[in-house]
Amino acid sequence: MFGYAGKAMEDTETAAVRRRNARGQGDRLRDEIVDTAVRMLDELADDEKLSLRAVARAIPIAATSIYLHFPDRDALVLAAMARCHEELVRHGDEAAATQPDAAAGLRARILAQVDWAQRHPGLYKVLHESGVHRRLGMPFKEVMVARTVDGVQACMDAGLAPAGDARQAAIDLRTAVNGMLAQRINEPDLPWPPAREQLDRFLAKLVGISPR
Amino acid sequence: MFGYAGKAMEDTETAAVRRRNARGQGDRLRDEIVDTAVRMLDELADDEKLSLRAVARAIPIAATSIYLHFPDRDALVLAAMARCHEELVRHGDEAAATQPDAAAGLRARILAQVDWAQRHPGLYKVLHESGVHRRLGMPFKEVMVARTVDGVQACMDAGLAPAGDARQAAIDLRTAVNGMLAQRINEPDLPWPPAREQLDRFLAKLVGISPR
DNA sequence: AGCATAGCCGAACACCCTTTAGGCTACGCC
DNA sequence: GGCGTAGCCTAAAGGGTGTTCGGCTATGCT
Repeated sequence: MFGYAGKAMEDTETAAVRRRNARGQGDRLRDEIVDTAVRMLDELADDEKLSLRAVARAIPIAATSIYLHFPDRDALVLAAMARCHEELVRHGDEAAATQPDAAAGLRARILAQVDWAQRHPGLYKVLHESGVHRRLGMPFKEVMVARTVDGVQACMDAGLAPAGDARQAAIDLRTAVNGMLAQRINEPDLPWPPAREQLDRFLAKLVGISPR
Repeated sequence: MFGYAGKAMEDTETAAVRRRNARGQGDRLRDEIVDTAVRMLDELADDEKLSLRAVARAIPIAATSIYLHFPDRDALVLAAMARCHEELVRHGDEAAATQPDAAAGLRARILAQVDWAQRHPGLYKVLHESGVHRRLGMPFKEVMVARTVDGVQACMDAGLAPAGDARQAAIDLRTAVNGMLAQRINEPDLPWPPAREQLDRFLAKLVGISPR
């Protein structure tokens, strides 16, 4: 009756006026949906709390329009997490690339990850602790492990860490780092030691890399 | 109309016939509610998924009867977690008490915790990662930290670990152990190293306790 | 036997959600 | 200018939930 772009505007969310995308540009809405889902998941810190209606309200579109791009809610969450993880890995790669040697590179990569997690605690939780994670798995996460193993191996090859089982050392390191992040995110009010110092202890004691 | 203990029996849950508790025994229902909540939380692995109606169905009682003992849902979840934590600490104390020295005691305490967590992954998640945890906090959890610090300090005092900052070593250890448990629980299908061996590495490298 | 009261219940209010089915509209090629 | 179809919508089915309110019933003291 009233055309198209009038819509609701009865939201607390920042809701720009929406116009239908041009022909052939239908996938732009898909991106917008994923973007919004990522933002909301970071705030909600729980995939089960993300409702399609809320995502739709924030854009704003009709909730059912999401089904034009995703078969169900889980698929949207998974797409959002894939995008996040991609960004997370990229950040790590960039940080590692600027460093002079393998040890500094490994440290920088992990610091980048720590930094990202502390700036996006909600996304970190969804990425590691969510129900979707348990139900469907997130295969794309293996990349992160591989990068760490490679980093540790490179340190050993360069004589910056004592030779040994690189995979085991890498997993122990990741375990400790994950614990570190999880604790800080889940119990933010407790007096945790400075992140950098704790990380350096882990690098030194678990992998054998001396600081500096 | 039909008296009292007839009720539903239309549940999949094991639902014994319920009789109203005698006068003065009204608190027995409270225990039963907490018990049921604990069981369900272990399966659900998420406090937000615990519904009062579901708890009530499983007992079975009317959902509203829960409000006779708890002001709201959060209070029930918190009571359930307090009970769990108490049991967890007690297990650790018992395990530690049977050991000959401080180092074996510390190891046994943590192993008991690891064991409990692996047998009750859902409860572990609620205890460490839940929304209630973030909203209300769980002050009773400090006991666990104190026990670990004491254990590490005892090792140092007995010359079983190199003297140093016991609190820092204890926190690093707990961080790594938490990471260990979280990873195994959240990604059970990945090929994690044997728990005991990984724990012994953490004890050796982070605290300085040599195995055996 | 009477009856106050501890112990519990049913219905209802006011929300929230996912997903299905079918339909309108404006874009852009012809 | 016409019109097929991409792009998005409304309506509704069918389910959840926490919490409040008023009320029933068996108990056990008197």
